[in-house]
Amino acid sequence: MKVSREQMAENRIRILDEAGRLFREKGFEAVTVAEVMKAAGLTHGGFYGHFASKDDLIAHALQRDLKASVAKTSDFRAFIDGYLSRAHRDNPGNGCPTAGLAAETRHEGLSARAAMTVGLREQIDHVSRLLPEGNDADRRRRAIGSWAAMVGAIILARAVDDASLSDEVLEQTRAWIDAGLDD
Amino acid sequence: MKVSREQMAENRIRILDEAGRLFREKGFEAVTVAEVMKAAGLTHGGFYGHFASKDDLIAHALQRDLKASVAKTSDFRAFIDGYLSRAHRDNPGNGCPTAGLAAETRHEGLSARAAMTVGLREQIDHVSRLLPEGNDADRRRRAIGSWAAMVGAIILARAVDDASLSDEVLEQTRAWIDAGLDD
DNA sequence: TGTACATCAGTGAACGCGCGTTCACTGATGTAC
DNA sequence: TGTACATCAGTGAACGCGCGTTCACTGATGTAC
Repeated sequence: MKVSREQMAENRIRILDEAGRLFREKGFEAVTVAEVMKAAGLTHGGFYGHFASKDDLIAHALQRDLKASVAKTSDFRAFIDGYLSRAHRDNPGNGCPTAGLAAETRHEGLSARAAMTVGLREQIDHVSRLLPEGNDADRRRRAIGSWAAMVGAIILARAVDDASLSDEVLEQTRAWIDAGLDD
Repeated sequence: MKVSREQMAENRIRILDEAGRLFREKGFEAVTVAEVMKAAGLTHGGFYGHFASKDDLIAHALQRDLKASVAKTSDFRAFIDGYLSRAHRDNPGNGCPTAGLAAETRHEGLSARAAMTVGLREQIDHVSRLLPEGNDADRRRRAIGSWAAMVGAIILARAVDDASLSDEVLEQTRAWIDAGLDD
């Protein structure tokens, strides 16, 4: 059942989108190739016509998701509020791939790590640009520090099974970053 | 080949120690029961005399490691410097279980998540106590914010394959936390 | 424009491997007397 | 204190399952004429 070239390109993108969502939800290892293909409306056998291996899929999906995630907001405070929200914490599948996958990327192949490196660099640059005041070095320091705190807070808030502790981590980290911006 | 009661207790502790080290190095899923038992100098068949399942081992090892990791330092600045060091980044097996495993804990069973909850609460309390100034609410906010930033920074620094970017994340996060403490 | 045919995206059964787990067995421990 | 025996921690082969990957096949696409 051959398929048109446009259809095939669409299929590839759907595979990448579903893979990205599933990876963020469940982690790289817990998601199977068959599961990704099923989510994309295909059968598992066709997978290797699109990607060389599961590792290859991981690298491409991560690259795509990281690029798409470099914040859509242009207001830093709104960005923080959305990032450190319960909605973001509770929906990793639609959320930031760095928060969902950076820790696991350490155990993945070279190309996945390379994608994460590019993604982090772009994210830092983007946050720097959002920051209103200060010289370049100052803005870069605050971009890196606040980004580390945001990613760490979401990871901690998701790891914990006590709702009030989890909420507190989000709220207090937001307050701490806010305070740190006017130093 | 039965073994004395003391020997068995020692074996259990050795299994937990090796499991903790391997989990922090490679993640929960990449470590096999057989690998843990071999590292502890035993064969895999005996594992189920000590633990009900791999999940059970994960929960117990995490609990033990988190308790042991609640900082040995009593000086906050020395604690930050050691935590955000290259040595810590490059030796996850001897490092902080929160930085190594918090993100994966989200995908683990109830008892592992419960252990992480207790561990996070104790870590926040401990960092609060280390902080020199301010009222309780203030110290708690700074403890949570700086802890999120430290954990996030180590995770990002480990995820990236560019040494200078990785170093920069550690250094700038340290500078950002230092600045945030005197606000 | 229409037709014949080569291409090749997708299908689904099958393979091989590794892992968590089980189990019959071994032999040192530790207890009853 | 010494002996006989029940206990049970540890061994290593085996099981079953799921996963990544392969492959012979199908039938729509798209090209050559």
